[in-house]
Amino acid sequence: MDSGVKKPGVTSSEVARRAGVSQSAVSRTFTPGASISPKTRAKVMDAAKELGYRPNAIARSLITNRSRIIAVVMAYLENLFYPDVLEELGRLLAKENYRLLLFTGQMDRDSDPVFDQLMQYRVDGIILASTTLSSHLSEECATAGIPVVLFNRTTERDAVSSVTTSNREGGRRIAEFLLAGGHKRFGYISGIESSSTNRDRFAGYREALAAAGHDDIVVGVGNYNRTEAEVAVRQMLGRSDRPDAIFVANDHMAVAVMDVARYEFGLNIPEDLSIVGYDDVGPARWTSYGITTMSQPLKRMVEATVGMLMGQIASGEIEAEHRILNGELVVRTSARLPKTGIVEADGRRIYKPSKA
Amino acid sequence: MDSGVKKPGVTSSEVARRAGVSQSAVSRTFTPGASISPKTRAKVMDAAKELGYRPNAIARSLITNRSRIIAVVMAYLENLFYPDVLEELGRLLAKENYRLLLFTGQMDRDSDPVFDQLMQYRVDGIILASTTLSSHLSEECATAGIPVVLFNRTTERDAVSSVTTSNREGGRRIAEFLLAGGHKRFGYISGIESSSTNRDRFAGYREALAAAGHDDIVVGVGNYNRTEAEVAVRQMLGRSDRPDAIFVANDHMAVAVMDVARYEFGLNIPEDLSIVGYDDVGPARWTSYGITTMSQPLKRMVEATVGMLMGQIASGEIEAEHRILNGELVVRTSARLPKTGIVEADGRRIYKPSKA
DNA sequence: CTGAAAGCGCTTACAG
DNA sequence: CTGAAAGCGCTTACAG
Repeated sequence: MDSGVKKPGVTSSEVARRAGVSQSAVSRTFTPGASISPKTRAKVMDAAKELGYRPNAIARSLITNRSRIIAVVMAYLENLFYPDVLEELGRLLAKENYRLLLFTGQMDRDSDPVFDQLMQYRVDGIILASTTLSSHLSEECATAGIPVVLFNRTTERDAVSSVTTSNREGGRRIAEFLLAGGHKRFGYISGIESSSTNRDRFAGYREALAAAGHDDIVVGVGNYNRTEAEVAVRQMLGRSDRPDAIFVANDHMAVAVMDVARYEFGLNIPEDLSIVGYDDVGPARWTSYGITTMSQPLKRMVEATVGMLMGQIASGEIEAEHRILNGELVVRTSARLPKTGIVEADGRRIYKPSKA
Repeated sequence: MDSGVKKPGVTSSEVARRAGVSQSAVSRTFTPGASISPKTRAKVMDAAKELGYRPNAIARSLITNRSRIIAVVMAYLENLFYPDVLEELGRLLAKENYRLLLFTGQMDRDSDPVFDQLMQYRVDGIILASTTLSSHLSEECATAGIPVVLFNRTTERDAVSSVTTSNREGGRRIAEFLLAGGHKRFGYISGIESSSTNRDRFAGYREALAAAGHDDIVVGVGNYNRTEAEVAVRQMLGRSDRPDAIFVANDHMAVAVMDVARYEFGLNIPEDLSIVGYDDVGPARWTSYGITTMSQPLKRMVEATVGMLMGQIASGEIEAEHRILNGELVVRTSARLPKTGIVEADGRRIYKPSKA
């Protein structure tokens, strides 16, 4: 079945023969920093060009014990936040001369097949950018001596490095914003309830509302999924005491929520109902939605992720590190505004109440 | 700098020693179809489990001359069509026991760095799913004996395999639909003008309109880019003789076009202006947009792509093959309807005029 | 079915 | 600076 006729590919020995030098010399020519005279180097380069030689990265990996491959595990790409992350990761990893091996799709249970692949390919590092992956997996990798960084999530035990934004602070900020906007009754459409992002965002939201005397948040479960968010908000808006402000755990769901509110319930946003999201993803900026949302500084998050990974690979130290960045509450048109606290920054409107 | 302390990893020799068999026996245990007795196999498996052994895929690749890695080159992921494709590709490739090496970001000029990487990693196949990549590149790969499949595009010279939908037919269908809907003046927001998809979609559109006596299509260049599409449509709608129907070369731009028409020009869609897109991407289904659009059968396209690649890898034959699938004109709310020809299928409304 | 051995295409001490 | 040689962890004829 596997009778492929892939061309063998030119080897360093063939180049050596052609150039009249040793195979070692060819290798050194293509090893940055190796000691090689300009003259030999030139001879090798000529021969290599003639033959169309390119070093075999597979063979190199075998001997250096470094694949220069980073595995990125991303359960789903439907939420545009993740493709954006992926693109930026690709860019930065390429700059560091690393390749990106992508694992996508739902990994059931402890997803051993994926883990197996990671291990078999001897990837130099792993980025876990999805909320549905078992934290078991990440610790296993760390045990195997492979640097792992969690992107946009943490595990309970803090044993694995992570890059997140201050989700709790974000939830709190959103609550304060809605309170300042004079809202009376508060709803929450959750993400996946066990995820750290969801837990923290909700915790902050609830705390700040409780501090203002609001203990009766109406909660619906959206699981970071459009369809489930639609079902949840349908139920929420069908109540006689429906909220006049809903914090939706991410923009991806907020878009669906807005469509249901407008087109199924005939509500005006933000007059009848205020919506606040999270992420500041592409569609949040589209005029039809104009979602007021907590931004996540994607570029800086990716930068931190790649930086941490590179650091751990270089040093061999796999000590868990947790980087927490700050977002901004970007104010658009999906929520009623407070009287004060809106400032202009970088061409965006930000909610930044001056602390007394 | 690179003083990594990545753990060496268990080797087959270590497992062999532990199991009291030869290293060959260990290898055979992990090679499906190799001749090995159940007893030896069991001994090896036990030892492997104890030591946490996993075959080194890098070493295996070196000797088999197959990496089981497929490179996917995708210039940008902003258009949700591509993340969807990526996810499906990941799924199918995993099923075939292949890994996905992702190359993203703009490749300038002839993007030799990327090409270099592809060659260095000895990927078994390449999927080119982006319109901005040089066709030069793809032919170079084919020359090197690596199967290449173009996804959603073709090259002029047909030298490289491709999977597309019948874009010309699609453009024609859209024109017929708009004509049947009684539109009088036609616009077109193009994609990247040199791309095969754009050329074909526009050609079909223009042909069918011309056949009905409309030779004066108003054209704006959108380059498959939201911002450019916005600029283009702004100019188009500012004309005194603005169109009452616009075919936008993909949904990604159509969304932006609709927002401009509605919120900058105060137009009602579809009463004042009909919009038709292409792809049937997620946002086209969102209630705020409800874009009438030519669908591209993503799953079948990906299936065909992976199938062709697998076939070429297995046979070693790299003969260019061109698979052209058919889409449907999915009718939603962004365009005025013809009196006849709308049928229900799979829960969607389709435009399917009965040929006389 | 099994083991000893060659070899995949490189990198990297080692000796000169 | 250079070359001969060992070795990375496997697969796969080959002989038994």
